[in-house]
Amino acid sequence: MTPEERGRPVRLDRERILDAAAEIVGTEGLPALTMRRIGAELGADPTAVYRHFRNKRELLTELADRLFATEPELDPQAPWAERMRASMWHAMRRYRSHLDLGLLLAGQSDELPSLVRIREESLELLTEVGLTLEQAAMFSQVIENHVVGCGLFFAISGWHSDPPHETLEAMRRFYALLPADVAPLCREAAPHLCPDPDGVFAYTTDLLIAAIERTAAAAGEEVARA
Amino acid sequence: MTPEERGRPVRLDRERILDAAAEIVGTEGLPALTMRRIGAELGADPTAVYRHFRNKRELLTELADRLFATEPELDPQAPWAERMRASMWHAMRRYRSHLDLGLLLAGQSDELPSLVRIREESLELLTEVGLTLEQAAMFSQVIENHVVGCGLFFAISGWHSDPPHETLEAMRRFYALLPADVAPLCREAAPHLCPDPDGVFAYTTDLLIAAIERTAAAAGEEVARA
DNA sequence: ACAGCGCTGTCAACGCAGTTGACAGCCGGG
DNA sequence: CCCGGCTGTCAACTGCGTTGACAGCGCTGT
Repeated sequence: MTPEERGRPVRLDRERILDAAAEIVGTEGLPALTMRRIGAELGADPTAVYRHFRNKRELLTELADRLFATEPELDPQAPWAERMRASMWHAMRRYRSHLDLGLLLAGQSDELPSLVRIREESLELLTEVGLTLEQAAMFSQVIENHVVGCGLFFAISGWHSDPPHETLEAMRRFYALLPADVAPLCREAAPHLCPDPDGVFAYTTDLLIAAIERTAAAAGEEVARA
Repeated sequence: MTPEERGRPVRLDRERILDAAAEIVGTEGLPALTMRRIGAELGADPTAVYRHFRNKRELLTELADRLFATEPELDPQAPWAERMRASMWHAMRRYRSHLDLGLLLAGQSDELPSLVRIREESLELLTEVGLTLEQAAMFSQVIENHVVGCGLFFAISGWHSDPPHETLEAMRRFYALLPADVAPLCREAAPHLCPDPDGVFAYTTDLLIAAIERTAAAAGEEVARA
């Protein structure tokens, strides 16, 4: 209602705007993030934002970069597989929280600093275990697909929070009620369908880690033989 | 310009509307699919659509169901691994073409007939090779995550068509130009980064198939021992 | 110290989106 | 034959991103 706090027009900068945007996305989700809503959050005119960002896309890009810039804490003492696993889990959780944002920005494929940082760390881990740069680049992509695919399942359904046990249960009930002549296996397997997403992620993650270690060992043997 | 073809107001039904919508999405992409655009395509008033669909979401849901309802042709003579591979490739291509749609609708998690059909076929293949229903349910999810994750990489960038060789090359050039003190590995591995998406998919696909066969064999041994 | 200019917030408005309610014409059933 | 409902049309509402004109604050150069 009041465009000013204490008789003075509000003073904005990119930082304050991004703070407000992050607050809105965090509490109300991405669809609620409109220019007008940001203006309201700041107690300023919506169009004031355009003095600091060219357009909404630029704002979203910068916001995404900020939200993706969290680093996993890896214990450098831990064995390699442990660190790899922790890194992948961290990446998955990051996507899980903000995949809608990630999708929007990746859509225009701006190369964000935070994404570069993620790729760099991925390559560090993969080369450390003995992969060539070419192999590391390949597995880095395999991992990213894996992480995105799993993170998607959360973001897709709007579950920003952790385990939507009730939703999964509702889906299982749906499968259980399918007519037997249409989807007999779905009906029969209903109690096991929509398995715990974390469990699925854990399984595939370990599968990939094992494949990486196997590849690294094979490369190592070749080197030793020569 | 003329709302009628031969002096008569146009006559619509769900089928004709969905045809028009599919045509628009196919040629101009999902963002171009507006109610007004559909009306124009049909030579009718945009609001006429609301006589046949409650709102745009209902239309999108039905459209997605139609676009996802393509079946892979599997040679029943072929060995199991071959059929599994073909099925996964088909699924990936399906997502690749229409992932934007898939995301939008899965967002509201309507259970579409075509998605049920896909799950049913997945379970058929997985139980055929010897998995229990529980294992099959689990791997079915693993496969879906894998397929979505890879399909995403295409849809994300708006490449509905096949191989965006030039785009990948541009990204590699970007990585090559990074300052060495920020991302030395990205810089060094640049020529190998952004590997061919089909190659990445093929690798992970074979990895999963091998894991499934191993699991099935282990289960078979247990049965044989008992 | 003061004139001037640019940065930045405000206001009104545009175009386009989805959607609604009132109206009108066509159709089929009693 | 008439009436009621289905369905296309029209005008309009709300909300979105965005633009251009305007106004005030504050910094700079002389």
